[in-house]
Amino acid sequence: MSDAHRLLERISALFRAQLRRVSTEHGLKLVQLEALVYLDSANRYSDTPLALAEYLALTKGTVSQTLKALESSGLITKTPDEQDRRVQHCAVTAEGAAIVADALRIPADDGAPGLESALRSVLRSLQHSADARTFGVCNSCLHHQIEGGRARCGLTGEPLRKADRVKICREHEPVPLRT
Amino acid sequence: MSDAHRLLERISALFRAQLRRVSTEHGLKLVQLEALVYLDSANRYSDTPLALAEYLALTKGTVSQTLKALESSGLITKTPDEQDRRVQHCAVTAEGAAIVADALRIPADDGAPGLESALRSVLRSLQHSADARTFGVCNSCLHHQIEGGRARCGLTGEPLRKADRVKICREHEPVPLRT
DNA sequence: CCATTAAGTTTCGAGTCGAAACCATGAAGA
DNA sequence: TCTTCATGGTTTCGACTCGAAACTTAATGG
Repeated sequence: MSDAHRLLERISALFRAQLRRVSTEHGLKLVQLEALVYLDSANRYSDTPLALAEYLALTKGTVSQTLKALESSGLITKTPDEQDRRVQHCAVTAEGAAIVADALRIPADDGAPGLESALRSVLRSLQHSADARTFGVCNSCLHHQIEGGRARCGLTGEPLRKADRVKICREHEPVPLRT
Repeated sequence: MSDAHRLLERISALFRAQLRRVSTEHGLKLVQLEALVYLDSANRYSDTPLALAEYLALTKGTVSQTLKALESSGLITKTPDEQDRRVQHCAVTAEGAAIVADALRIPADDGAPGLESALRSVLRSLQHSADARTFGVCNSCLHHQIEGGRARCGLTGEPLRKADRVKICREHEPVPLRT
């Protein structure tokens, strides 16, 4: 029964070992690469230092330093929010995106047909089991609403562009599983 | 197509966030906990500093320090190998094992019936796609042989106890997938 | 307004990280 | 056997990460 967690640990470790290799190739720290990958697929509610801190389970102080390093390397840019001047939106630059693409290129999605669906079901279970934030995409969110062909977030009330709906959101609330 | 890697990244991040929480609870660094988890399920060919370095994709120098810290905290013990006096076997103490158990307790393997098999198939694909070491268990290894009811490692020629066969081995070579 | 809360930054000390030098022990050849 | 080389680990060093806590600035709410 703790078998699932052992498996998870092994999968996680394998993947992370690869991430670590890529990060050192590009002269980055592992955390910096992870931050880059996250920001590259975070929607506008979730591209802030605090959201990243929650995602990585780090303190905001630590994240602040990591982002400072990434910014001075020209891999991200920070722009303050229009409504709330306290929050900073972090965007990945073209150079940063190139590194992300390199990190996520899968060496063999050849011999693995069922891999993606297997991964999806793993992720779904995990999101329901984790006590912490789920960080899912809008499409799988309880707050996601469609009215007359237009997508809307029921939490903020704002309309969602197509690009935002497939990105990670920190406010994500998983739809309850039917049993 | 890089979708699989994004999924993997998310799964990995979710799991790691939990590991990080547990590690800080116990006053450990993330890497220290990861090392502990690995050593707890590594067979006698694989419980050495070098094997751990390969598993985590870290340098042996770095790992040496991490292990020193763990040893002085009383979470592992190091004993030199009988045959080759250069290698050190690292064993997790009872206190260390307790932390591992805590880290791996899954908060809800309730609502997830297919989780384990899904994880297993993910791991299998990963092991075949990774260019690096696979770190599988003997049971799934090319070198694993059974002769007259007795298990043997075809690489070292040595007999395998039951306990060793379900542990992680650094010499693991995945059985080729039939297509 | 003033107090409170919230998002980020800064500072500091402990620890991680990789690179490189180093120390053993084992193996292979002359 | 005496070298020489390879291998498993440790040590040292400088750069960076980490969490905790103090701090800055901006929003919120009597």
